[in-house]
Amino acid sequence: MARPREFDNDKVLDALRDVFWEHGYEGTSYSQIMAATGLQKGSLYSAFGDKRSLYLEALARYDTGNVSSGVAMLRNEDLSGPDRISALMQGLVDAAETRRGRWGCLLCNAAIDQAPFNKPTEKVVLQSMNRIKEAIAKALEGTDAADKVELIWTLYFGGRIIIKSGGSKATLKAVKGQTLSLL
Amino acid sequence: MARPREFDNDKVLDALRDVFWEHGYEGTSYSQIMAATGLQKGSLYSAFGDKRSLYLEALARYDTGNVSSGVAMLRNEDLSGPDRISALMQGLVDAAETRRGRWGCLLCNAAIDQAPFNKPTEKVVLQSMNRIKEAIAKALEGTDAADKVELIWTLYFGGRIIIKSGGSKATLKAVKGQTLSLL
DNA sequence: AGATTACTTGACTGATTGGTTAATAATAGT
DNA sequence: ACTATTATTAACCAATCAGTCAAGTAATCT
Repeated sequence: MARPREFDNDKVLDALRDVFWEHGYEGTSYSQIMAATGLQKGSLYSAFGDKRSLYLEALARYDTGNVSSGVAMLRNEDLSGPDRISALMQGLVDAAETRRGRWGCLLCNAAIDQAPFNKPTEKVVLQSMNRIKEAIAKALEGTDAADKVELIWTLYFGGRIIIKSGGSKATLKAVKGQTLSLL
Repeated sequence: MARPREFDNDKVLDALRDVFWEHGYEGTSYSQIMAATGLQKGSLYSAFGDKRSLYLEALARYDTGNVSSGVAMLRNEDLSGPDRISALMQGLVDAAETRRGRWGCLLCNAAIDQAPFNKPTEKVVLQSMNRIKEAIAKALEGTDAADKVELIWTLYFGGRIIIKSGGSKATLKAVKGQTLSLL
């Protein structure tokens, strides 16, 4: 056979996701990608393809990792519906004061800087966002707020924007509190 | 005296705002800026400064124009508070199906692609967003939803993300309907 | 009209962009 | 040990990036 890969695929994908998450598509150059992954351009090209492919790979990683764990929490029947929504909103409050939290939500970032210009990106972003919507619907099922799925869903993404713009933890706490008052 | 400016300042500022609005900071090159404004680089530099200055100029234009007219509507006492919020949300519904509406909200775009890397941008974005928040507070004053200022405010920006990600008019209508049910 | 001032233009810069490729290295099967 | 196959590396490419500048132009004031 042939020479085996030297790099750890999972670690490279995480690094790829992180670098695009922090800097966006246009804001990320190959020198940054190479530094983040520890790979040379040639390796990146032969393993994944061009920059756009790397980006879609990063979005896929975000979906199967970050989005999926959020979705799993929203679908966790060990918690009450309102508790799950509360946890979702608490995630926003916590994000307001961590470095990584300040990166916002990769889906929102992609929606704004790439979805309008690239159909595959739009498709994958919309799909991931809809997975979140369905999970919220599940959490709200049977509660008084079952007719407020799109509302909670929109609030979640709105909160991400507030964080990215530099909104304070106190502001996010207000959003959380007012959201929970709907349940 | 000296040679007068040949260009119409207002038109150039509008063009500047539009080109950054549509493509973002990193996504806009000088060749695009020159095409949009009809000015050469040298003129842009001598009149406004470097690319960052052009961007801040565009944000300022958005604030004094677009944001201000929205704020004026929200503060228009000829309309009831709920009618003003309804108009705000209807704006989102309408935006979902126009070319310009699909550009989203320049504040959100700036929050995501520039605020984290550039303090002046963060400052001006946060200020504009807070102007909107205060106007929403004014519209809600005296209504049952007077304690839901941050909620409506966050919904507005969340709606902008939904639009940018390619959300349908029907989705935005759902968001609007559920928002109005809070009033 | 002439002098002064400031605007406009387009060629130019060096750095960086995304992307390619040829040479080298490392493995597995025979 | 040899061959086939694939990974890795670094030099290389044309194109484009943001930014500069000297030369030419147009207006106002004296």
